[in-house]
Amino acid sequence: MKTTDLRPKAYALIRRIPYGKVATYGQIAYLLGCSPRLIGHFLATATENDELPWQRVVNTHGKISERGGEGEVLQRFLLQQEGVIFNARDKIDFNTYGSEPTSLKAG
DNA sequence: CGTTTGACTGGCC
DNA sequence: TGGCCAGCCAAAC
Repeated sequence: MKTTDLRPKAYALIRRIPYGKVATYGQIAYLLGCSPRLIGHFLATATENDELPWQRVVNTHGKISERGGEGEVLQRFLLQQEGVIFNARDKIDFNTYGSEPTSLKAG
């Protein structure tokens, strides 16, 4: 198993995130058995051609990670379009929108 | 080829 | 409750 093979695997898991739900970098990283930094890196190197729902990937704080761009606002906007509600602290309730790891592993 | 840098996370104070 | 440190691994320089 080459670590570089994790990228397509990470993409597959991210695409398994249900509509209107979100997952954390740590969850995907755990399912792949790698570091969460990789997940963020895979998304950072991802392109629109990958058709990745990167908007459904947030950090363990239930918030959107900063990337030094408008993407932060865009991600929040897209999530709201899917029905995801943000708390007063700009955080997402995983109890309501959190995707179960089993749901990602299952085809 | 070695150093630095991230779309991260958990633990500590 | 919020800021800081170390571990993680691939990409950039």
